[in-house]
Amino acid sequence: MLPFDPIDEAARQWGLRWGGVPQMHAVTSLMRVQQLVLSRLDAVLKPLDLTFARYEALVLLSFTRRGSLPLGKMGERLQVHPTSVTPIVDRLESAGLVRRVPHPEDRRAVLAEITEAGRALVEQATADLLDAGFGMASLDDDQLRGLSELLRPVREAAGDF
Amino acid sequence: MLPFDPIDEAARQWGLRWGGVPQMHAVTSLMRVQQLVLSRLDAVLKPLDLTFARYEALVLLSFTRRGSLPLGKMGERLQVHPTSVTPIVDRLESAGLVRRVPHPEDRRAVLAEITEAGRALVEQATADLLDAGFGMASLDDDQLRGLSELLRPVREAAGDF
DNA sequence: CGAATCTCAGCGCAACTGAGATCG
DNA sequence: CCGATCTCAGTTACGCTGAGATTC
Repeated sequence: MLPFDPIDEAARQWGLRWGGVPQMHAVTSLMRVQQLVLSRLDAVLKPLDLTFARYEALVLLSFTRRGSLPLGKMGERLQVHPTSVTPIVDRLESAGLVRRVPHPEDRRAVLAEITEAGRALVEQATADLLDAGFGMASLDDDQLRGLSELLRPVREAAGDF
Repeated sequence: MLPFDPIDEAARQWGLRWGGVPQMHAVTSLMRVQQLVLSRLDAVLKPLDLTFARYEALVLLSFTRRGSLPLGKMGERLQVHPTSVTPIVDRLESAGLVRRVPHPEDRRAVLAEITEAGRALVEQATADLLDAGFGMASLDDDQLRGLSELLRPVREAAGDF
């Protein structure tokens, strides 16, 4: 543990030479907190043999009416590259949490369908994540909502919606 | 581009089954924005054959009095795993941006020292990043400061300082 | 002797390109 | 024939564990 806030110290030195101190401080904080939160979430999910990425895929399937989606749609909704969906579904399938079924109308497409074991595990994982405050227990609900609202224009500017 | 905000939509469905909607929304937003900003920064730095991680290492060295640090200290300050520093310095060294020199007092340690080419490139890279608003041009300075302050307690709780 | 410092080998995970097979 | 869908092979990159060599 460092005897000072490393980002404050970096921002101080930054300001002696360059502009954009608020940008630099915010970006550095964003990177660091994402790293901290993700490693916390992965640690919570590790006993269940899940990563956060695989957990997100399970949640997505559990939210659909039929419990299934074509792999391409999963990539869109999870905002990951289409070729990255295949290994994610591979891992979930080998753990018995999803199964691949042929698309009833489009014979090119493959559906990933969540199994009963998958539904049970997503409940357990969610309970564990909520217990851990999603790694953000140091903020109250108002602060979390404020954070979401501050981040929204950045997503919007990138064309997310 | 999706016809709705995918995080708002996920949060809506989440709330029908589970609690912790502000946590879920904030964490998902955090992950997405970090991904967007990092890929934007890497795109700006790509013409200079830098990644953001290597850029950060150069900045760190340029801020020291002698322009050099032991690799272990670099890992501490950059908050990366000690074994990850070696390949970062390798890449910078092969590009002529830093050189390895023996520590004058501690023969176990190796110093990474920024070269003149490294100092010139860090100025160019910083100018390019500032031109790009550090990927956060959609927020004004007050909002950026607000973001940094909201993220600070999360870093603090993780024991960063 | 234990502890610190760096390097390396190896593993896992993730993203991407390019290609191919299948099908609408 | 074109385009969409999925899979696979190969590349690149990064982060970690574990081990070893050197030195304090």
